[in-house]
Amino acid sequence: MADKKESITANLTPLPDHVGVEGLEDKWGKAWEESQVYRFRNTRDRKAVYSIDTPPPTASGHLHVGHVFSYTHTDIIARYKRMRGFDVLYPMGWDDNGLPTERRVQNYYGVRVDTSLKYDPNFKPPFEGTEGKKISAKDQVPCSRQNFIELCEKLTPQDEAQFEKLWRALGLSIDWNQTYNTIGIHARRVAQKAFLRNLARGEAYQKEAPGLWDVTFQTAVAQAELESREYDGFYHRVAFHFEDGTPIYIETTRPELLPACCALIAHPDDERYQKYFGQYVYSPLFHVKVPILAHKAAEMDKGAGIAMCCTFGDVTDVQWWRDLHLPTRSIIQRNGRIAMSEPDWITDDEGIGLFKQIEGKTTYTARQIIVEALRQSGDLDGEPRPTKRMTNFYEKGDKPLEIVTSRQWYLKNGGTDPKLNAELIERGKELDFHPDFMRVRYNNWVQGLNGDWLISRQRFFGIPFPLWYPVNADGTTDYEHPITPKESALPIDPTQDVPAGYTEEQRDQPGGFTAEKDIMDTWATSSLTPQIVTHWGEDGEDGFFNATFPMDLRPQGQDIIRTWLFSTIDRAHLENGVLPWKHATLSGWILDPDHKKMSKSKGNVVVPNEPIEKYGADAVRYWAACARLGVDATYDEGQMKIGRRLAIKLLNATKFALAIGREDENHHVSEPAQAVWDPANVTVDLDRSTLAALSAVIREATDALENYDHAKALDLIETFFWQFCDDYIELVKNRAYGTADATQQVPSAEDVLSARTTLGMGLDAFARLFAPYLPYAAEEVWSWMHAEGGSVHRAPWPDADYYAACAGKANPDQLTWAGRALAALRKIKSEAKVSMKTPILKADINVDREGAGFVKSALTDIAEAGHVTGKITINPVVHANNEDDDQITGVKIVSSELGEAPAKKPKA
RNA sequence: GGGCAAUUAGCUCAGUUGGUUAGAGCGCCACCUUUACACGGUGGAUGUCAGGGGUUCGAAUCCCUUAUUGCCCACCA
Repeated sequence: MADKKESITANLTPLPDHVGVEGLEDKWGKAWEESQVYRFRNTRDRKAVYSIDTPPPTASGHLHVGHVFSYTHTDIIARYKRMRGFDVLYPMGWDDNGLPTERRVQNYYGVRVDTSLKYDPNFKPPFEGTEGKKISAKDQVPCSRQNFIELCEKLTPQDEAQFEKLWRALGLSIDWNQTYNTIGIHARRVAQKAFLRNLARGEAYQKEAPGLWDVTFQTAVAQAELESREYDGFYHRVAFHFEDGTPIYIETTRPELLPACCALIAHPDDERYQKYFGQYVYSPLFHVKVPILAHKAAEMDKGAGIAMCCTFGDVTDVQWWRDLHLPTRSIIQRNGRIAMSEPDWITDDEGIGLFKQIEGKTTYTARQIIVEALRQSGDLDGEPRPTKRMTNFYEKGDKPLEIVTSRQWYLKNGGTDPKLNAELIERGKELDFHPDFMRVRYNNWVQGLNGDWLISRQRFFGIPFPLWYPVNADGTTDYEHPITPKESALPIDPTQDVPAGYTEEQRDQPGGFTAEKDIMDTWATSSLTPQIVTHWGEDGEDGFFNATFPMDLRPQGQDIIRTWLFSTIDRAHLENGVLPWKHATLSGWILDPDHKKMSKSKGNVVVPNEPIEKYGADAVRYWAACARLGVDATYDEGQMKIGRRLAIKLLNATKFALAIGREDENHHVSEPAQAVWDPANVTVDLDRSTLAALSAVIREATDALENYDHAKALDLIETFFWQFCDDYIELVKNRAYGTADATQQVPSAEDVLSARTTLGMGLDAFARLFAPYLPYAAEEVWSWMHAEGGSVHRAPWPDADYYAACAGKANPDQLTWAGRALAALRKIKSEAKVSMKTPILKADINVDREGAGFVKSALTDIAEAGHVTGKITINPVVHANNEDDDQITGVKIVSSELGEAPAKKPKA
């Protein structure tokens, strides 16, 4: 290209005598806050915006080095996109909606929600900061939901401040003007509005049905919140009896459900039981008559092959109950205990007597009583045999889930509607997963859904359903005709607010109304984070919304693909008819040095502030940046040390490049100056070769970043940076100084300028290339070149074409070959165990044919850097290295002669 | 039971569409205070690419299989 390339002008500041990474976080953290360098400019142009759906951390959660890991990955992308000229929307949210916050606020203030209470503006909680003390449920003072939310809003900012402090120390380029809380007024409005629209379109519906229930938290839970865990149990071989007393044996792990039995079930093909289908047997102890029925869900090889169906012991029981129209015989209450009055289907005196013994007992106690009774009656065949079984738990709970019948709200998610399911699978195909194999988890989940999304929770703290129900004249509630508020009235709390056309006096009165007391699942709000951060439906904010939605990026953990990722796609599909973002990046786990996943329960969590203080934020970021997306990373302080060294190297190398030619005799650089690096001055082949190599690195690194492969880009940049420092700088050092210690050939002014220009251009480029990874060190060196101000984080990302044009036809391999030749000269001295300053009087070198020309062309620089005072003979050969050589470098010293080592300088 | 990933030097990891004798850093060994950097630098040693089989002129790479590890999903009799 013949075009004249623009010069890079640098306004140089005086340089420090010694550089270091200490203090950079404070210095630049303050500067960035003041200059608002990361502020979203609100460019009303979708093509110019890059928007990120940042994961809102659980505000009451604990800081974990895993946070540092995944948030750094996102920050690298945010910084890169900003340098590419995008207006980056990088918000931060706090998830303070849901059970973790509810529990924390309860314990901290000693309160609990009672939805029947009215808001009390003068409410004072009994405690303030009971951290560490244990407040029993009895001591908790009841308060209204609104009062509870206010306490939450008072407490969570303290937790959020901890996160914010960490994010700022880590150097996340978040726009702190773009923040939200999932319990905040804005999130409540969005969540309620979206729900009302789902309701209006028939996507939200209520249903009374048996469902999974957590007895500790006393709430229904959704499929996505289940966790299968191994649970100890016992097989009990129990005899039922035909009319004539003949026993038939079943095996059960839950004998306490014997009174809830409504049938025995075997597989229709099971020859052992076919003859009994349609016959009746009597349950032991309770003597309830139940049929023997066939159903294909019964497994012949499990237990006795014939199962006792109870309402409800597990989800198979629900299936049998529904398919075979069995009677409902529930005995488990919502608190997990046996019902308080004997059921009407038990008529036998003995059965009633036994039931009275288990009334109100826990399932564990009831089981012991029943087993002992079976043993007494002789209906227990042998002793219970221990077994391990997989049982469903609520992910936050520690007791197995029971199944109870209740009225719940559902949101369609493709679990019951094959058409919607197929549409959501299609949405998954539209999304770019990074890494791509994570897509499988999405598909597996969507295809494996067995019901719609249960979004109601019988908890107190969260976003209420914006619903009331009419109360009939007879005092019953008419759930079929919910009363909804106008969108403009949102957010509302139905336990406090009154529906249009009613008065507060009519609350819970015949002919009046009653509030829906349930709250929405926390994911029902989190699934709307794209709508929340892009100001969906906000008055006068369409410009903001249209310029930021659908978003560009959803970063998140791989563990919440089935919850957060999927539910967000579901909501955006239903509400907006689009995919909520183009890309999803999934970070891996942090493993401790023993390769165990770090988790609070294992007690192996590293608090992230410590490594940041010890090694510096850039160093910790470097460790995180080395790990690719989706790959688990080992917590490795060694890697942080390398990052720290890299940051220091960047400072020192830049200082060197900027100081050259401006030092006084004491190597101080105290005067500001202007440097104009005009590519036209880069005339020496080796220098142009270096720019060609730089161009290639920029091109590949840019490609990698475009593909969300930050680790590969860093590797490319870092590797070339070390080559630049170890080889290029060493090769041209003397030329740049304008001196010639060894060869006595004083370089021309043009050659000096060529070296200085290349050094300047190179370090300018490295400041930009490292900016997403080492924002502090990069900003520090940038500031030395930009006395006028400005941030590297708003500087343009280097353009490979520019450097390619500056390099002209230079071959990037020349730098490599010159480096190899220099290494060969160094090796002579290293093997002779002498100082690198020892002169080489002469050397005879074999070089692979392909490299010989490059070496010859750079010979002066090579000789100077290697302190070769005499002649270097270059022999082009086919293979410079023998086959038995350990190192294949294409360069081999045939012979050499070392001079006298220079006298050691006396210590200053 | 189904699926996804991983297995490369003592450690942490790269290794592009198959292509000379498999790479980096750390650690280790030896040496060097050299006017950017001792918070340095130079050089060196280190591998049956988990095992087995196959395709190919050629395999760490593609196919089959086994083993180990981690994770996800699955109806708890």
